[in-house]
Amino acid sequence: MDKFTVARTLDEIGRYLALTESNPFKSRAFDRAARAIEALDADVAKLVASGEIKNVSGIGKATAEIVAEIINTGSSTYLEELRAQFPPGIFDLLRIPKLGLKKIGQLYAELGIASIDALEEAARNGQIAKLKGFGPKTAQQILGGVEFARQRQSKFLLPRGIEAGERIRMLLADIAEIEDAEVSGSVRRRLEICRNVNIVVATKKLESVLAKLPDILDGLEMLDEQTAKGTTGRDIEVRLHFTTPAEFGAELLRTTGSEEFVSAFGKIPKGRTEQDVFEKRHIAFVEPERREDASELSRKKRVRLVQASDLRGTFHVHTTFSDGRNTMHEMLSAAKERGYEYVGISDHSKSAYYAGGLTEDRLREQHAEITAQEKAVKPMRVFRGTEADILGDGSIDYGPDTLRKFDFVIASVHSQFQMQKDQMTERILRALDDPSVTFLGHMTGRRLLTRDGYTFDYDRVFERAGERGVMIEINGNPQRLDIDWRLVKRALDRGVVFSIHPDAHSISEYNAMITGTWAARKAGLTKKEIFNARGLDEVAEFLAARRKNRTAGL
DNA sequence: GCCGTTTTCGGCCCGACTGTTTTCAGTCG
Repeated sequence: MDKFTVARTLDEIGRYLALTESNPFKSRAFDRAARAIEALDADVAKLVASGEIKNVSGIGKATAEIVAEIINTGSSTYLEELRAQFPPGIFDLLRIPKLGLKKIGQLYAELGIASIDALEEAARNGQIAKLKGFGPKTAQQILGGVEFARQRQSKFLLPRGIEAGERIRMLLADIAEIEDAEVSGSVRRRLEICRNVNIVVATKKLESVLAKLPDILDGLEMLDEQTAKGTTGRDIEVRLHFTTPAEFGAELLRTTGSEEFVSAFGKIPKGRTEQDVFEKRHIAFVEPERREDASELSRKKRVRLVQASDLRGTFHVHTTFSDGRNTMHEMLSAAKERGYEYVGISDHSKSAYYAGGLTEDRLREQHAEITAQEKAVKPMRVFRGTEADILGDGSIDYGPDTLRKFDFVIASVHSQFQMQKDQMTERILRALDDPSVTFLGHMTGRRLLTRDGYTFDYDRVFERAGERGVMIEINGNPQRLDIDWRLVKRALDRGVVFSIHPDAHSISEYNAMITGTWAARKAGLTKKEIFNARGLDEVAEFLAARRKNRTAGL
């Protein structure tokens, strides 16, 4: 039983209490207890056994008993009781924007609504507009939200596509009559949002393969003689393209797309591998990520795009000092295990109250903790940083004296997203003028399938970032993948350097370095344009020089 | 529900925004 299982149970209790309880602090107490459990460096079961669990701040009498029960039995009777009061799936309603737990609780209590379909019905027939605290505008908003959630349902983020594609491919590979199978389509192109998973299947015995497919995909149907469609997991559409081994490469190229690329490629000759097909046409191989349009087809030589293994270290890592779920010790150890030469810790700054941003006092504690831990991870170097809020007026959170203490500063917008374009542009430009700023964090602010980024003049920002030597982050969080790879060329032309960061809030989120690298490849970046593809000495020297300049007030 | 003490109740991470209100509640970050 690991601490995260315990924390998840407490979180779920907290979520149910937010539906039922009029006192919001009771629900929040469970959230806080969950965070307290996550922040433990010690083994939860041992703390329970010794009774020390009650000494953990945020864990009281009631939560200590629940934690003990989870450790001893694997579940919580309190949670089971709460679950029994509501239909399963009631939390699906959270997918509707502007619907939170309070309103969902009210909708269920007064109208028995526990599904998106029921919600839509009640919004249409006027029941919702009549509820206290709701009204015609809210009802209208909900209908828009239902539409939004449904549209989104048929799309999914890249990691789900990769996972589903690889799983199906392995199952297909177990079928004796299948000679080869490979994922193609937008997943292979590493597009951040996908609509379906395409897989090319090479076989000489289509009939017997088709007979075995119902074990692998649900709702199977043939779109034509060479194409089957079905679903997997939570309604991910999968398309299988059947071909012969002799034409496998050609079919892989054709179904990888994009349409624009394939059309510009022209006649596709037969070929067992894609490489064969490119060679027959005397075209230099174009990486799948770079096939969104025809622009790469004219190159004389294959470009070696940046790879995850080129990255020597990373920045933008959170810990339990702010809103991370793993401790400093755990995050540093995990970075070292990944073979990094350096890691830059950057918890939130003091204005980010909602994310547990660090006051100056907490910052001192954090630096002391780094000092205590960094010896253990040698020779990996630990850089002291912050993800500082760009405040509404463009100033950087923390005063100059505090900012001087950091090896690096990631400046990010976390508030007032709906600012007018001109004002937002000035805000970000002013932040770039601050000599303490090293990186511009998640530049567009987009959350894929959730919200668009904020509005500002990208080119003016690129121009200024280039002038000031501020690097732009490629945030690898699959929900962000920000800066959008489509914008990278424009920044590159103005001399901007990029850095691939995980924005990790837990050990497992270091995996965002891989998604981030895909985004960098999609943008056509090579390792010479990536800051954290440089070795420790070079990076340390760069940061030290920048720090010296800013101390001198240059 | 948890915490702290100027202990056994009153506060609980803050601010912008929106729609519902006529003074506030819920959501979002």
